[in-house]
Amino acid sequence: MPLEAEGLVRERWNASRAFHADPSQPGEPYSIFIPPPNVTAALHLGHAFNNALQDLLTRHYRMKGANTLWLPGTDHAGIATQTVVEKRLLLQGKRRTDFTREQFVGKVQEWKDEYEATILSQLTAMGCSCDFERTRFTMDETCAVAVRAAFFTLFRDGLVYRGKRLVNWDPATQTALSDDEVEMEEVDGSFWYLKYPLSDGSGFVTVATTRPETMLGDTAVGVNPKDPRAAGLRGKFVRLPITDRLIPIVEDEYVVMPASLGGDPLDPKASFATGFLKVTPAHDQNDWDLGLRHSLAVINVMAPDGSISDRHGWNDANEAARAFVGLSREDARKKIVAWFKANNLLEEVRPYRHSVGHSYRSHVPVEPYLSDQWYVRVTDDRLRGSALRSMAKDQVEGELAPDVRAAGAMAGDGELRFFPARYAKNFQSWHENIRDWCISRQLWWGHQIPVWTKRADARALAGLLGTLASLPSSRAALRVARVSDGVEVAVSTLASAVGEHDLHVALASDDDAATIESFGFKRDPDVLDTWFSSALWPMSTLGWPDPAKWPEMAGLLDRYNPSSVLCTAREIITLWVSRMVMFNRYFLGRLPFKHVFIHAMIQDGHGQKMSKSLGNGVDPRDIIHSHGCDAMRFTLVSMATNTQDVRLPVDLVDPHSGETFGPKWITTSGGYSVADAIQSSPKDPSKKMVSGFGAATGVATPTADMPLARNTSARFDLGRNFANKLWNATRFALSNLAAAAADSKEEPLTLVDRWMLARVAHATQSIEAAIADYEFYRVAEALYDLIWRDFCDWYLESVKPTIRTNATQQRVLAASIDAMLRLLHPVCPFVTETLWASVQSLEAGGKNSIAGILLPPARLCAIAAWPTCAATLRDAEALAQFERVQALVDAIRRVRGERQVSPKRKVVLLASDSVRALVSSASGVVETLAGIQSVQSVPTIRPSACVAITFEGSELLLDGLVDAIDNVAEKARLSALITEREKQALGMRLKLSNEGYLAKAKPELIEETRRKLAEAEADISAAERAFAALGT
RNA sequence: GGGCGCUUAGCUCAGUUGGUUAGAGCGCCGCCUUUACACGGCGGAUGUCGCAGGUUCGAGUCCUGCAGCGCUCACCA
Repeated sequence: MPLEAEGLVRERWNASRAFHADPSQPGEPYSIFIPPPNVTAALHLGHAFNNALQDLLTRHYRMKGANTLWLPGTDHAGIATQTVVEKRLLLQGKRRTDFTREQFVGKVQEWKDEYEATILSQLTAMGCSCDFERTRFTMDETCAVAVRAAFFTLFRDGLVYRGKRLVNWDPATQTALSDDEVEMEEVDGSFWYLKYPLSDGSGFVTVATTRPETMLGDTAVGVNPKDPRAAGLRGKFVRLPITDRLIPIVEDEYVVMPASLGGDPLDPKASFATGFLKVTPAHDQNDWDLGLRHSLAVINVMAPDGSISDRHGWNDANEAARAFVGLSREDARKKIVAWFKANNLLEEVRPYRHSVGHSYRSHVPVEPYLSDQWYVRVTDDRLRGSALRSMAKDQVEGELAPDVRAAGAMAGDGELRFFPARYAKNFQSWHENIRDWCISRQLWWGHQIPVWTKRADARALAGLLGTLASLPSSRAALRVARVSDGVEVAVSTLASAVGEHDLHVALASDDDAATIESFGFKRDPDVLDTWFSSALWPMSTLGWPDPAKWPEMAGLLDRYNPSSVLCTAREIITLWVSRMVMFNRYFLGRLPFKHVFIHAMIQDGHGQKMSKSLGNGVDPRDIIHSHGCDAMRFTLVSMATNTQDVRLPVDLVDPHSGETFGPKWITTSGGYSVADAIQSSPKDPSKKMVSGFGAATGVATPTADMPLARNTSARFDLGRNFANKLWNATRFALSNLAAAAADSKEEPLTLVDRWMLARVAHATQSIEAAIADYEFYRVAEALYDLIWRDFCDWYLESVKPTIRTNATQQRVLAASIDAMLRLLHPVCPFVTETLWASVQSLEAGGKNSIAGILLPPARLCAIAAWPTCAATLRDAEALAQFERVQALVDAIRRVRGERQVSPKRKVVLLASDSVRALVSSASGVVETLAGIQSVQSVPTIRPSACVAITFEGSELLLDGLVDAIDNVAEKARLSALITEREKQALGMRLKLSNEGYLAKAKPELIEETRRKLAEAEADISAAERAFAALGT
């Protein structure tokens, strides 16, 4: 189908507003929120896959009569988008800080506008039946209002707090990174065993470390209380080398004992641990946690650029230690090791290979760095516990912890279900091990945190409280933290507190900002983690918290939240699914969706994830260009299996010649296989083009002479061929109906008619079951079998001689086409909608009316009713009988094929009574399909030029198949047949002589084996008779 | 290291609670330009189901171990 046709169809859909959700209309609500794509780049095939499945669901349930809403939109993707814009500015030699915040945000906004438009046009091109009138962006006013309300509520309820914690710090770009921006890389390092002297001179303890430079910030040495040496060291101190710092020995279960002293031999740490752990709370997450348990001092010995510094929390640096100040992390490590060696305190060095987090932006090792951040207390039962309680009972592994179970019941408990079920475990273990969520980001692009802070002496701040009291609690919420250690204190104790404190004021709206700022409060410059706004997506898009404020959103929130299903990929379970569940339940008291469907990932032909930075992602518009949208969608749906990820071998299309070719592959320094940046035209090597990798990495820039090459993949031929087949078959069928004889008669349904209707009913049921199970490849399979195999190969071919005169058959044909278009529509909306106009004329005249199948007329296929088939339509007898017909036709065709007999050549079939009865019951179908001129009984004297085959244990003869029998070839064919059947018979005889089988297998199964054996034996003897008849 | 998957025809993938001759599409081979479709029709060939054990009358399917691949969480003792 040409591309222009897709455009025409889209125009008809738009004109009818068929996809606009109206909550006041009847119907069970069926809603889906699109996982909003990042505005960092255009969509690739992974998105096309995700959206094809959502559209399939939406269109299916719309046709089933549901009141559907598929809400589209995009995500501002804070870090990612800011980064791409900064990179682009860098090409012009500019930095973010060369602009004001407003100017910079304006530049990001421009980028966002461009890519949002691209993404929405891609969704349209893919035929997505979204309600585009309700398109949202996570920084829209409606979303901003929701973010503000959610933050304020959480802050007021004590679920947001300011914390001094370790973050992933990139010392090169000097910004915090989220966990998913940290890449683990294998690094060859060492274990250094450092001797720390006890302060009483009674000896040493030895610690093992891979980061000796952090010892400058050590504030304790840990030992496991079960360690036999622990008792003797109790209360003792270590004199930390270089710094001379006196640090305690603390006992903590966390410390791993060496295997030699009773440590768990299965714990790899036990093999290289000494049992003594250097504790550096400011530079290691686990040490930080340990430090909290033992109230240890926190000494940060680094500057934000990663160099050793005594100006960021290190106050006791002596002269010896100062020798290291100013050194980079790397240099400090060398010098410290050298110092220990020179002082005879280096016990041992062992090589060690381990993973170290690196910044994906600068590729330097990430530093756990102490800083003040805002956190959501997701460990609170109101969030974490609530999420766990929402899980479907049968999907919970083991039992939920008693404290989680004990909490109060709530709507949606036990109703969240994962498809495939195994992903529930992922969700569960994430929540069981969850840590508080750091939500502040040192960025400019995003929702700015609505907290204003004033730092001052406690008493001075207490004096402000009276003034602030003029702001009602619905508009402002207060929290106080002690500056020295970041610990939060109650507002009421401020008056009696001493020292510097931070008074944080969260405002419900900016209306009070000026007031607050006049008191000297400053707004936090940081923005919220992108997932904070994403977590509110199913609410913010429908007008929460104040739907009355947006007239066009009236009724949406109550009708479409909870939504029906969330469709996404598995890496999103923790990042997004979890947070939506926690927030929706906390703010609205119900689930954001009932089902979570996790689909596979589309990888490139080398098994690599499609990624923007690698440039190995394929633009769906390229595939639409090469194969058409329906072809792309059908193929994607057929790839939606739920066991493994899908590999998609990718080719290039030469822009000079239009030819498809396999590109030249190279291996990047990171070990990835990608299409070389510049490729030569296969027709004319002097002509060049740029690959997606070249464009994405900036290695090559497309020009008029050297254009960007489109991608394609032969995998989509499946869908293209299928759509083409349907197109031709429908046109052929319609032309036959149009040419029907005026005196066509109503006749009883023939076997093949009954069979075709039964197949339609069967396919309808299979498709519904597959969709209910979210097993989409079964949908494609059922459609392929119905349309290509059943309808085209068997039905159409069977009715060719009779269709123009049999009025009943004409109605069966019309009903079949009508039903097939409806069934296929959710997968291939364009071709079905295009063909729909012709089908409508059949509906109008009742020319498709068949008892047992409901196909009410409709203006558009997109809003036509899903077929309803009565149970009587599933004619089991017709199915079984036609299967025999098919087997008979196959058997005759096979011998025709083997003998290479022209299809034009008609033969006479000589057969037993039962076979002749079968042929006659099929009303001419066997004759049509197998090229049979006439059917006769087997004469007592076998005609000389007959070819023999076996069928259901009897011998069939084909007369006139060949001019002369080739005895040698015939004997070879028959003996091959006998050998094959003998082999099968042997297996069955073996089975039936096995006493265990006879004693334990199901009786029906044994009976079946006996029947099959008898048939095989009958076939063998029939073949042997034929063999004998050939003489010598 | 923990968890979850995966390993089936040359390629990309199915294979429901163990059951008889393990499937599909592409590719390959032969025939057919038969009046819907060559993006087609008819026929055909191709599998020690990753490896090694075990349970069972019977294992691609269940169990154990091993190898390889992928994802994910953790990991700077």
